This record gives sequence, structure tokens and C-alpha cells, in this order.
Amino acid sequence: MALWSRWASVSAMSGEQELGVTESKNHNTGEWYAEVVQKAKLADYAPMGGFIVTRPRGYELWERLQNHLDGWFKETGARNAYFPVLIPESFLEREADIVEGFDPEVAWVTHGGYEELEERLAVRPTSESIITPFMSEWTRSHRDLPMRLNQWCSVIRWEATETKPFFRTKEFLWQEGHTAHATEDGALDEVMMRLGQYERLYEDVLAIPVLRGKKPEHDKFPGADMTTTVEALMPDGKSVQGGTSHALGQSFAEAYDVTYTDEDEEERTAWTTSWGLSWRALGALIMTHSDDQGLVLPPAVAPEQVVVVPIWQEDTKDDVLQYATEVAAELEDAGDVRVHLDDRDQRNPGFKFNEWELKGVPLRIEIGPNEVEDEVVTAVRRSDNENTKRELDRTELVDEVDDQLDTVFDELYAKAAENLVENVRTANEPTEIMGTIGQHGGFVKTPWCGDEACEEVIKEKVAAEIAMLPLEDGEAPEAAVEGGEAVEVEGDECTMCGEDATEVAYFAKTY
RNA sequence: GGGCUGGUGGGUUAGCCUGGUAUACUUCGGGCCCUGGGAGCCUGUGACGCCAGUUCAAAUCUGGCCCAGCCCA
Repeated sequence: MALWSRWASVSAMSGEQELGVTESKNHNTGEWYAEVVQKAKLADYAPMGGFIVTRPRGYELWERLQNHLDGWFKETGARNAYFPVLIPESFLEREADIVEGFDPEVAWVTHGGYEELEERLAVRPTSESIITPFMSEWTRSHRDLPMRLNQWCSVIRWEATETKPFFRTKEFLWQEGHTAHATEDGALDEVMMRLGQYERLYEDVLAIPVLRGKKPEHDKFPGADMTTTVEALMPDGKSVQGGTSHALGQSFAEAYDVTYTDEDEEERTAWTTSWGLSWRALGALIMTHSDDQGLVLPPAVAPEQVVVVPIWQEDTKDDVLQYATEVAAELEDAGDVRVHLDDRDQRNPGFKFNEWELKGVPLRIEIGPNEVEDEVVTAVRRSDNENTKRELDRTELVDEVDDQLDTVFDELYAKAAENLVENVRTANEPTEIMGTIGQHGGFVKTPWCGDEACEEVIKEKVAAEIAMLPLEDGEAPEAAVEGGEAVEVEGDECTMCGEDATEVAYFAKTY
């Protein structure tokens, strides 16, 4: 048994740690993650494999994320709608690629009560096949385009994989946007705009830097011309597909007859897109920032942004509580901060510190008789690994707290960005790709001819695949993160087969 | 899909080999006391993953299933 593990069980038996996280993020990422999710009260496992129960704290994270994205969607022309969870088999069958792509993981409803249905109904694995037919009905003229619909819903994909809350579940919450356009350019602009919004969500809200790219041909969404992705690198070296946006060309429009009359009175076929982001983003959020003390959240999604912990003695209790109450009220009213005053009588301060750290509150404010006397508050940032205590002046409280919350975001982002930048490496030999991924994880970029067989060579050996290809020639996604020039990949021959390279491939192990 | 490890009150866990009374800590409820990093005392509630089998008797043995974590495809 490894040392760290023995420590974990020893401290558990001594009754010191069992409320908090006992697993090590570095040494035992899987169990650590499961523990953080459960002990921070984000989710529980459901009785059936592959399903989870999202608890209020977890759902609140989703709601905040949702509010950001939904606002941007609406600002850019998308409107929310809702389509049935069940899709008739005959609808699903109309687009051949969708059938082929999702058939193995579709859940079917075959009975209503005791009656067997005449036509079985698919529980949606994605909704193109029910939404596009309606876009067809609603699209008459070029004046109806672009048509942009979005729905927030859950889908079911019956994969036989291990459950990992938010990362891998048979049912997951997501949004799926569906649009139709008069021109291919219009559709492509849409695809990139939505990808940009996903990138913005990760970078500006979740404090996670991402790489933008497209998926290789063989890994595209079924029926799509192009699938784009934002990829986030987790601390254990695996890549997460954080959101995807697809150019569907005209294949869906043809299959479901989305046509319109243009200015010249010609009947034309529309171009469609779809784009989705799931609660996997929450998985990436939890995995990226949290530590061995528990959850760590950036302020924008934290249910409580500030927790105020009063520390009193019998003779100071009234003063301390009054001061703490005023501080909390001021932050809430003047500062528009989500603040919680933890005035529980039966818990000592140390217990509260640990508990709120476990729950990921970005900023803790301690108020005892000393603070009251000096007219200050003591603040500790969750993102500060040194646990440094800072005095904030009472008279500048709102601004100071605001600064501290910004700093939490900056610290979280900087750490995640460092992880990303340090873990994009180049390789020019197959053994080098495999060796680098085996040793460090992360992304390894290398020239590639575009042939799936060449990916397979790597995949078989180290279970790493092509996570993405930079979107345009010469565009190196990590340059944005580094704020400078991208590192050039040497050579223009495919590293695996030696044929002419057409792409730069980013290999990684993936979630 | 294959293999490994595990599943005992809400959480952590002892007991299992060698069948018979289920251990402790903690959380939670009540009471007292206490408050600058998981304090203390009293008290109460609360569990053997599921289904079969063996047996006078199963948490314990056997078989099947379910669930989780890990490794491989």
C-alpha cells in the first residue's frame, strides 16, 4: 500500500478527516473526484448505474453556468424552445448517419402502460431528428432565415461506461442549439460564434483556458461536415471536450426538407448547424480547480461568494455578531455579493473554516473582537494555497472584497493556464508521442496525414487519440494562452507514416 | 466487453479466515458548556448492497445479480 493511502486511512480512523476529503488529487484522482463531488454535496449516485442525482448545490452551479450562456445566446439571436423527449423511430431513421452514429446507445420506449406501441420511440440522444423537421415547416422564405433555436434539456446515451458524475453519465443535462441559414457562410459563422461563446464561458466564467480546434474526419458528429471543439486539459493530463459546435452542411436540411424560397423565387436548401454544451463543464470545473481540501469555485458560479465567520467570546459575542451582520449586509446590498453569515452557535470557527473550504467558497471573512476593535475584517482566499490572512479596511470593504474575488479568479485561471501551457509538447517520432504521453500526459502535437489508421497506431499503444486539430493552418491555439508566438512543429511529413502531412494533430488521453 | 479490488447506521470503520450478542469514531436530534483551524460532557436516533442456497442458526460459507473504484480492450 502506498504511503499516501496509508495516511489517508490512518487519519480516517483517528476520526480527524472523515468529514473532509481523504483522497489525494495527485495520487488517486478518480476516487478523489468522487469524494469531492459527494462531500461537497454536489451529487449522489442514483440506484441505477450511469445515473446521478444532482443536489441543490450542484444544480446551482449548473444554473449559474446556464444563465451566462443563455444570456449570450439570446443576445445573438437564439430563442429557447422545447421539443419532446421521445422521438418516433421513423423520424430518427430519416438521416442515415444519425441512425448509424447513435443506434448503439439509444434507449427505446416500447410500451405505454400495458400496450405495446405501434412504433417504438427513442429517448432523444440528441434532437436534430425532431427539431429539423419543424424547422422545415417553419421555414418558407429567405426572410425566415437564419432560424435559431435552442433547448435546455437532458438526453440519454446508453453507453456501457463507468459512471463519473458530470463527466460520464447515461443521462446528462445540456443545451442543444439548432440553426438554419440561407448560405454556407452564414452557417459557418454561426458555428464559430457558438464555439466562441463556449470558449468565453470556460475562460471568463469557469477560469479554465481551452484550446479551440476541430475534430478529425472520423470523429465528427454523425452527418456533420465539420465538428469543432473546445478542449480543456485536466490536471491529470487528460483532455476534456468542453463543448462542440457542428457545421451540418446540407445533409440534415436535405433529409428533413429544410428549404426556402430566395429573393429570385428559387427554391433552395438551407444549411444547418447544431451546438451543445453539457454539464461535463461542471466536471471540468470541479476537476480543474479543486484540491485536497475539497471543492474550489471561481466567484462567478459559487453559490456563496463570501462566507463570514464570526469568532466571539461570551463578553464579545454581541459586538462581534452585530459587526459581522453589518459587514454581511453591506456586502450583500452595496456590493451585490452573495454572502453567507455563518453564525451557528454549536460549531467553533475551525470547523466552519474547514466546512466552507470543502464547499468551495471563494472568500472567507473572519470577524472577532480584534477586527471589531480595529475596524477591519480578516480575509482568506480559497485559491491561496498559503492560506494567507489579509486585513481589509472596513471603510473600503466592498471594493476590497471585489478585488479579492477578482484575485481568486486570476489565481485559478493562472494555475490552470500554467498547467495547459506546460503540457503542450511536440513530437516527431511515433515513439516520442507515446513516450511523452505516457510520461507527462497532456497534449502532444505532431504532423499528421489525415488518415485514421495513423491515429490508430498511437491509440492502440497508449490509449491516446487526436483530441483536436487547430482550426486553420498556422493557427496554434495555445498561442492565445501563451500570449505569444506558437511553437512550430518541425517537418511536413506525417509522423506515423511519412506521407505528406496535411494537419497538425493534438494527441491526448481523453475523458 | 475482459480482469482486479471493494460494498456493514448519513460519513469513516471493526467483526468475516474459524457461522450464534454487530465495534468504535463522527455526523444528525435534544440538553449543558464552549468559540482565533474540525473542543468537551450527558443523552437519543440510526446499518450488514440485492436474490437464492447450505445450516438449528448467515454480516460471516456457496452461487447469481446490482453498484462503485482501478487496470486492460
